[in-house]
Amino acid sequence: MQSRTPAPRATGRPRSAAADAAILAATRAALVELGWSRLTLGDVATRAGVAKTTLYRRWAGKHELVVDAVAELFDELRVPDRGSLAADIEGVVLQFAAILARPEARNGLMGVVAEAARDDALRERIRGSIVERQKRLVVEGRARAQARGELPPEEDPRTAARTVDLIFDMVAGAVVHRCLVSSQPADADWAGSLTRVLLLGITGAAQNPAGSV
Amino acid sequence: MQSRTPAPRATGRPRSAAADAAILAATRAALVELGWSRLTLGDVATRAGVAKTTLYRRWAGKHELVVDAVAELFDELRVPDRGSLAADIEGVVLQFAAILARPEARNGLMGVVAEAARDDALRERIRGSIVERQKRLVVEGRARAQARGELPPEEDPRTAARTVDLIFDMVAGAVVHRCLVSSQPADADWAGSLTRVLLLGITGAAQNPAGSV
DNA sequence: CGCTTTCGCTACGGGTCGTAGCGTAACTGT
DNA sequence: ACAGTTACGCTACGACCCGTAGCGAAAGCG
Repeated sequence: MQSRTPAPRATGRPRSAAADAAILAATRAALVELGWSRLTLGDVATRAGVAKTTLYRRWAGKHELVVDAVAELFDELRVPDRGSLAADIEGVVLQFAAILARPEARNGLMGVVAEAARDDALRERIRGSIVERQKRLVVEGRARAQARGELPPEEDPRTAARTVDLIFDMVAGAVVHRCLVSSQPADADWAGSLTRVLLLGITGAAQNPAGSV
Repeated sequence: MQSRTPAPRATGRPRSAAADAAILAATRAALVELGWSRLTLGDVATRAGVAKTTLYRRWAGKHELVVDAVAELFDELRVPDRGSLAADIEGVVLQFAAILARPEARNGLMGVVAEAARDDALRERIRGSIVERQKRLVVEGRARAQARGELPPEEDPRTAARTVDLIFDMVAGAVVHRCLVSSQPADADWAGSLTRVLLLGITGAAQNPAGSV
């Protein structure tokens, strides 16, 4: 999750953990004020009260820094057990929407995703520190729904994995598209409508498995 | 759709239309090779065989130029009348996925969306030249389904508009998220699964309108 | 107290930005 | 044919940011 943890040796002066936190916070502040393209590492260093060289010793460049800074915003994501699959979906959607309502997330996330289209290592970093953490919510919610009997217990592991991937892309994609492209609020009404369509689609497809879903 | 069409006066030397096409094509080529952040206007001008100053006379900056260059990729989007709502949805999904499979679209689209989070004018430009054109596909497909009797004819115009917005964000969001974040192919199998869930959700919600969907 | 690593600071070459200035090219109206 | 108007190509420029190197000082450890 951190820069790269270069096998911390027992000797020598240790790296300042406070500097890491200050740099990531300064990065988010700069994202709010300047956006992605105008954000500069020299400015981040000044905001954090840190020399520019220190920043380059910990992160390879702008991309990796912003990924780590944005990833911390998703730490608060939890799966709320509200008793029903519908309530759980709606809760996750609203949590995700609340994060995307913050300007530092809006400005930073798309920027790193744009660069990840050409950078395999960056894409893997995003997957590990942001995407996989989100996908686990879908896995957990699905497991709980199966325990409640709202969904059939388990299928072929391969089709189950594809179903999780599909639901994840639908939920996360819809929220991101709503917030960042359509630029309209993902409020409770909208989350309810999304949940209704999604739930009918999932349970209906599960009850009528004429194919793989 | 063009730069800004500054009220073309009848006098003086006219702007070269060939230069516009060359610049936009060069922009797409640069997006493929360099990605979003490494793309430079000087490089685009050289590729297009055009002076850098000419480029600045037509576009205010990198953002607007890339929006216009990417927007042309969506010109080919059509609604295929395949006889059923399911087939129409699947066709649109596959068309959209085909565009997002091109590297110039992958590299450019997220970059401009990231900047649009802070730039109202840019966001409006994207909406007019890209997003609205996509949303019309949803409107058309819905109208055809209503004509076939697959969907109830018409509701309150306000809830109808919200339904269109929701479906649009779900479809476009899922395809974008699948291609650019999960970075997995949106092939026929995946499109079929997405269509199945979506269709069940839409028709089910329409038949059981306990709320607004 | 030596050893090691980090830190802050300064300085640097290289690249991009966006603009200004100038002479030339293209097209229009009389 | 000629003057008027606009677009074009080219060069040059200051400003900014990048990423790195070198230095002395600070902060840990044995």
